[in-house]
Amino acid sequence: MAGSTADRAEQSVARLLRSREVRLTAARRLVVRALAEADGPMAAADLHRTLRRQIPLSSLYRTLAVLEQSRVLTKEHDGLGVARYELAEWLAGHHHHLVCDSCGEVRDVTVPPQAELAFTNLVGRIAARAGYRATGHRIDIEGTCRACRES
Amino acid sequence: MAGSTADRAEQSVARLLRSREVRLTAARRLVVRALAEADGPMAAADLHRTLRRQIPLSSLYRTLAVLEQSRVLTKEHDGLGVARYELAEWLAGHHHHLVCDSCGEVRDVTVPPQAELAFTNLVGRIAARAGYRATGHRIDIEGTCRACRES
DNA sequence: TTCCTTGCAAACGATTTGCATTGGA
DNA sequence: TCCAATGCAAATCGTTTGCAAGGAA
Repeated sequence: MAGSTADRAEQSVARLLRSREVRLTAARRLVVRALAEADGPMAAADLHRTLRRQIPLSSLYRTLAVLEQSRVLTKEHDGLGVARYELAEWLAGHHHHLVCDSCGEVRDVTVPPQAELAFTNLVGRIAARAGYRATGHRIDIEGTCRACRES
Repeated sequence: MAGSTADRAEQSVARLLRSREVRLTAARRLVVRALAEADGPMAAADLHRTLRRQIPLSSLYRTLAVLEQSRVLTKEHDGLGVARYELAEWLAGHHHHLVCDSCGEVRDVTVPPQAELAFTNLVGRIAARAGYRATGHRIDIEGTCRACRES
């Protein structure tokens, strides 16, 4: 049973980093595993807490920067402008985000291939009309999560 | 000829603020007009420059906060985490963003009603599957703008 | 040795806030 | 008059960086 999500992500990352001659240090491994187990993007502070302060914040930021440059993860910003990190698409799969407009929680959501195809087509056409060539898209679905609706 | 985009936005905002008993000061008017004439969201620093430093940054931020709370404008964050402001949907119309992955420029794009409807339906269905009730969506189209493609 | 990585503390930059002053209804 | 709005300077906070120490190849 060496097949957890985190294990698989770690192995893929190990291969990539080796090919790029970037070391897979303990801190980098921990971050990759934590993100692989998360169900949405995490802020540096979240990771710091999750990893029980083993890694000082400054080192954590450097770790995140290295992993981002190595295309292991991507960075975005939440509603308050705080950076959040998640595994890159090639590791986590293409997905979008559900953002609760009450509590701000961000959760990953995978879209059925058929719907994804529809999105891609629409987006490509809209970009073309504006003189762009679309290379990707990001969709945030704003709504109220069940927990907030019930409270 | 009292019908420029900025004029119309200013009048709508004037009405809203009056009804909320929020004053439409000179600074607030200038910010609304500048955003009405922009073709994408602007950072505080952009506005500061555009308005020729008439408004000190701290006052500008306070102005932006008031206008945001009054639902005149909305705030988001660019790729570097810097806040950018734009007129709220009820003023600017529902639209999405083209983000140039080379120069980072953000441009508004309006989507034909038929495509917008398709988006809304897809998004609603995806949210429902995840136990959310969708109240809106935000779509960023990543691509390369013509200028960057030609250089 | 020779790089790369680490940890601490200090620096940074965008944004916010305290406070005294100004200005509009 | 009186409260909201302003401007300046100082504070905040997430994030980055300089530098000296530690580690792996």
